[in-house]
Formats: sequence, structure tokens, C-alpha cells
Amino acid sequence: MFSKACEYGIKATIFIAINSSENRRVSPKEISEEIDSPQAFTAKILQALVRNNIVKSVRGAYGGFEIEKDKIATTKLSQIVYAIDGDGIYKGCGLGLHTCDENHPCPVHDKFKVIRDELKHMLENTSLEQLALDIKSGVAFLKV
Amino acid sequence: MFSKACEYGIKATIFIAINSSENRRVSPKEISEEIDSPQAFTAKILQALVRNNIVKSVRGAYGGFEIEKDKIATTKLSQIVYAIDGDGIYKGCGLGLHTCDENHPCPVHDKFKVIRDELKHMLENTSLEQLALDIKSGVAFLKV
DNA sequence: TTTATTTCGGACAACTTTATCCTATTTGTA
DNA sequence: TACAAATAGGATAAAGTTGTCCGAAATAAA
Ligand code: FES
Ligand code: FES
Repeated sequence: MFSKACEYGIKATIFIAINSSENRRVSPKEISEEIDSPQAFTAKILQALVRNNIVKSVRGAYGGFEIEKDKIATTKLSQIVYAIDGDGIYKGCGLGLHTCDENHPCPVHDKFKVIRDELKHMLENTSLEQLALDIKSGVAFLKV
Repeated sequence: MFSKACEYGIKATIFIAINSSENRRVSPKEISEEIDSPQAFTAKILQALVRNNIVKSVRGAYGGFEIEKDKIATTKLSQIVYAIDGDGIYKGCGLGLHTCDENHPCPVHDKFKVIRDELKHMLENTSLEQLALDIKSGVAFLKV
């Protein structure tokens, strides 16, 4: 469904959000330990998230990654997915036709579109805050 | 969503179904031309479909690939996907946790499960026959 | 201003998926 | 039986994704 990079990116962003809500910056090392991901690869993904203005990085001593507090509620899952995997999952044809086109549909188009749109809707309506709360309250987990 | 191999597999199977319903066997060459896929790679995927008893192959002169007529109505999309991509798409965790477990869910579990189950339901309730009919009647297409 | 700390970014390595090529095997027909 | 036509399958290559390494650049504190 999502690429590994995207999975790591989502989990990393949630972990950063949790810590930012408590005014703590976190390092790629902490992040990769908490989300059980390869450190250097995770660092690369974090760079992409920074470039896409989803998380903020602060270099140098006492630096790390953080998310501005007001962004925790407004940032949606869809933005993270888009930043890393692009929009193929929302727009692409389920059978790999060059474009998904109502006027030239593949045989699964009608049925596939329903699910794809629902996924899109879900991603666009799920905020970082919601996800972070479930981790904080211990009802959801980022690893194992 | 699906691998390239799976996309080709689905389209190939639909094309074989159309031809089998008219008592024609088809070759990997014809198939790859009609579904716009690399021939040798498509042939490999066809082997997998044969091993999984989804299509039948007949070697030698006048051979080719076919699907027994009664199977065209009973074969479901889910069987093709399972044969090529396995069950990760039905069972796997959206964020890549080792297993998707209600008792140890990832933060997107509740929302993701709904969509994943709907996808599963769609695949399990879409028959080859339905898909083939849309191609035959010209309302859906296998390439471009 | 120097030093320690930390992210950034490029190069590269490993692995997986996609794709190609060539030969072996099977089978129908002359 | 010999031949031609067709799928099966192994070896290999190309491309994409995932993962590692290391030095450069930035920043805060001493
Ligand atoms: S054309 Fe294939 S999903 Fe729309
Ligand atoms: S645990 Fe992640 S989808 Fe169920």
C-alpha cells in the first residue's frame, strides 16, 4: 500500500508530534529507536519531510526535529503520504493504465475508484493530533 | 497498490477469459500485445497463474493459455491477487508493523482496517466474468 | 573563537522487483 | 519418427527501493 519510506515517515512524524506537544526535540537516533526503523534511512526521510514543511529541523547543539504546536492539529496524514509517495495512490489506475480516466476506464475502475476515494478521504481527514493521542493514551503503538 | 506483476496478471487473465469464452487459446505474445506488457515477464506471470490453477496452459502445437468456461464465472479477482501478491494487502498492517493485531494496533489501524476490508470484499466479489463483459461490450479497456 | 553537537547531502551498497534471453521440454501433425 | 510450434524454466541484466557511510554545514555553549 504505502512504501516503507512512507510508513517510516508517518510513524516518525507521529513520534515527533508527541514530543513536540511536550516541548521536546528529538533526534533521528531516538526516532528510529522508537519506531523501529533504520536510522540513516529514516534521517533521509526526515529531510524530505522538512523540505515539504511538515516537520521543522533545528541544526546544531540542542537541535533536533520538532513540529510547531498548531500544526499538530492541522497536519493531515494525506500531506505526509503525498510528500513521500506522491499522489499515485489517490489518482492512479488500479491496473496501471497510464492515467485513470472515466472516459477510458480499466475493467476495475468503477469498483476501485470507490475504495481509492475512501482511502483519500480517510487520509485527508485524519490529523496528526488524533494519531498522537492514541499513542499517548496507550491504545496504539508505533512498533512491535 | 498492486505490484506490476499483479496488474499484468489481472489483465492477462481477463484477456484469456474473453478468448476462452469464444473457444480461442492465446499465446503470451498476443496477451502482452493486448494488455501492453513485456512479453517474457508476462510469460513468467502466466506460469504462476498456471501453478495456482487459475489459468490452464496447453503446450505444443496449437497450444496456448485458456480458462475453463465454468471457471470464468467462479474465479474471483481475489484469487489472482493472492496468487501473485499474497495476502499482505488483506492482512498486513498499513504502517508495516509485523502483524496487524487488534490487541496491539498501530495508530491508523481502526481507520485503515475499514478500507482494507472493503478492498478485500470488492476483490472477493468481483468475478472474471464481470470484468470480461465490460471489455467485450467496449465500456472498459485493457490498455492505453 | 573554538569546540561539541547535530542536521544535510552526496556517494555508494544491498536487496527487490521488473524485464530479457536462451535452452529444454512437451505435443500435434506430416 | 522427424519436425514444427508452443509453454516451462533457469540464468542474467536493468531499474527501483531500501539502507549505510562519511564529510560538510550550521548552531549553541564554553
Ligand atoms: S482507469 Fe483503472 S482505476 Fe480508473
Ligand atoms: S495494526 Fe496497523 S493496520 Fe492493524
